[in-house]
Amino acid sequence: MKLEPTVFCSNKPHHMERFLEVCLLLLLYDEIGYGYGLIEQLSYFGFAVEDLNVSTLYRTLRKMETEGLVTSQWAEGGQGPKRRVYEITVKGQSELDHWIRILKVRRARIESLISAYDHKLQPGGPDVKGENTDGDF
Amino acid sequence: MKLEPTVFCSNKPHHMERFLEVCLLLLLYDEIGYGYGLIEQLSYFGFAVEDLNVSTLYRTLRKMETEGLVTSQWAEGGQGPKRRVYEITVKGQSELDHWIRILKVRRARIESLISAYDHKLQPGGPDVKGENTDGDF
DNA sequence: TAGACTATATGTGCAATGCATATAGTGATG
DNA sequence: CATCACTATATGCATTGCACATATAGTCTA
Repeated sequence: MKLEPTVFCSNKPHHMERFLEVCLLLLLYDEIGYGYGLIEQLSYFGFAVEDLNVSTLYRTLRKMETEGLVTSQWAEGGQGPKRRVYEITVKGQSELDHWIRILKVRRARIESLISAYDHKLQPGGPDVKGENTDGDF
Repeated sequence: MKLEPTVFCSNKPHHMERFLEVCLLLLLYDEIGYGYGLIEQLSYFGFAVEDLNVSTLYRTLRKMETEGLVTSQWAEGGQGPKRRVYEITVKGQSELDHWIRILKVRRARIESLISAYDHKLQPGGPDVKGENTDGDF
């Protein structure tokens, strides 16, 4: 029942260290929220709902609380089970700022890579050979 | 002799799943190379030399070989110890193409996030609060 | 002969994540 | 009431990508 290991990058993991965490911080920066409800909002960042792993979401939120980035309390009222509602802290806001800077570096690196790929290592790269001008893609 | 490394991020891990691997595939797509020499070339993608972890590099290359993405052989001649020279395979090229596609999705997500941060959740997002218009950076 | 340098390799451990599963309250329906 | 579907939160297990530390060894120079 396993996927063929030759199927590189089937569809699943593709981690991106703490990216989910940063998304959550940003959402909570705007307004308080609870786990299940945040899932929908994550689509703003290009997440398909089926991409998201509920376990990871909750575990991430709990971890963020232990780190002091958010606080939580049980919300009464409404229908359905009680919700644990999260609120960002000052420390969480700093962390958000910090990670945005990191993500900008990350973006630059990805840009460099994609650019190099699309030009097959042309500008500023090592001695350009002119070979490999075949353009797949 | 290298391009200016644009890196200013703090110091630590900040993984990016398999990003190094994709960089290596792209470098080897251009021309064959060996471990130690690839380190310098990685600065083209925004890696500072001191960012790079030599262990990770070699382990990654070996892993890529067991996966059939590259082949290697010992190169004689020249001075210094022998070098294990790597060459990309057809499978490696497919893998590269595939990961580029993933990185483009990744780029889009990072763009969404940074954009939302800079605008504090304005376009298409939930109710905009208008607060926090301070622009660090 | 002794470093300094180049080059490759591995043991250990951690953190981020996916997958599977558990627990439990609410509302609707028969 | 009993049952079921749905919402909501939580946790055990395994995988994996990476860092850190360390090991091995050839070459060159003093």
